[in-house]
Amino acid sequence: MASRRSRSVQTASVAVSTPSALDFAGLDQLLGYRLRRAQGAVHRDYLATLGALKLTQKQTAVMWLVQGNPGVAQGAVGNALGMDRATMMALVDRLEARGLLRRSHSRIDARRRELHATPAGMQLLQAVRDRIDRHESRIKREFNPAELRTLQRLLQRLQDLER
Amino acid sequence: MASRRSRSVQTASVAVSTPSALDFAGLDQLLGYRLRRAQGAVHRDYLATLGALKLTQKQTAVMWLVQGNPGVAQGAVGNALGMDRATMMALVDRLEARGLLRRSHSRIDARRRELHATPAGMQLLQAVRDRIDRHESRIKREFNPAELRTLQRLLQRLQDLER
DNA sequence: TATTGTTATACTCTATAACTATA
DNA sequence: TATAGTTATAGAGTATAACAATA
Repeated sequence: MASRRSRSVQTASVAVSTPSALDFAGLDQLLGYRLRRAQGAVHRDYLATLGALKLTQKQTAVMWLVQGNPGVAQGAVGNALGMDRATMMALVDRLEARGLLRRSHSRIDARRRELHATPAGMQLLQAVRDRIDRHESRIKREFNPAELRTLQRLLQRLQDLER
Repeated sequence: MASRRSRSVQTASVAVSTPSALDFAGLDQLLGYRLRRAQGAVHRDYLATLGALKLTQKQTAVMWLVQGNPGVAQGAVGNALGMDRATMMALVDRLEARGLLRRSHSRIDARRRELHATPAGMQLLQAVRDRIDRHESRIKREFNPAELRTLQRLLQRLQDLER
């Protein structure tokens, strides 16, 4: 069952003196684990780089698409970003409350809400983009061009798992 | 600045009839974005595979390490998994409330809390491991052995960004 | 009937700050 | 002084279920 069991509590003095030497017992072989850890590290670097601008990765993605597609339907953005409708609602509510975007009624389909970035939203997004340039440069610096292309391609394949 | 701008609202009829053709405007070139989307897709497959077992990725990682290192200090686990002490507290509180692990006082260092998996915790973890085997097989199936090694290595490099 | 948005609700992760006790 | 754990608090993402308006 347990394939390995190197140090245990039996050799207490050793275990205590080297608390960092932890047995991962295969956990670090799980792709899901590695992916989560990598995402966590990148996310923390993102937050540190953004600093006081206070726009999360998700919020940035929404603002980015809204600015690139003025009047896009709320559901279309959520769909493009793989987000639930309810999740999208909460997110857009926050952005709207901060005055970064506004909802308007579609004249083509009365069910739809069209999203537009406000001037304040565009201005913030530009500042965010500048910070993200630095953040992306820093993390991409870890790879050569071929490695970067490979990584992007393999990540895309994981994303395509859910159609 | 904006390197692309393929379809816009100018060709309104086209934009409306093809709401799925959304201009990502370079968003999908961000490594942080791709990483988050890949993680989201894998996470949803994880949740679907785990079903009623109700153990999150983080909780699984903690149980995994606790079972592999009986009596390990709470802080050591959080440290190994890149988690804040307060975050770790909340997580262990939930696992303890469900009877999956227990805290005990360390006799070596009275500040420490040693973590042990309960029989119920071990039993649940085993069931979770079986599901994860299927989950991991499904996502790893997307890659050949060389690609998988490459992906793991590149993800590890991102994780190492924060020392 | 299906789609779009909405509200209510709940859970988890994450982090900051301040506190206790121990080293 | 520094460390380990704790508590309080807050924000954000995620999801389910039920509902209204519209297609």
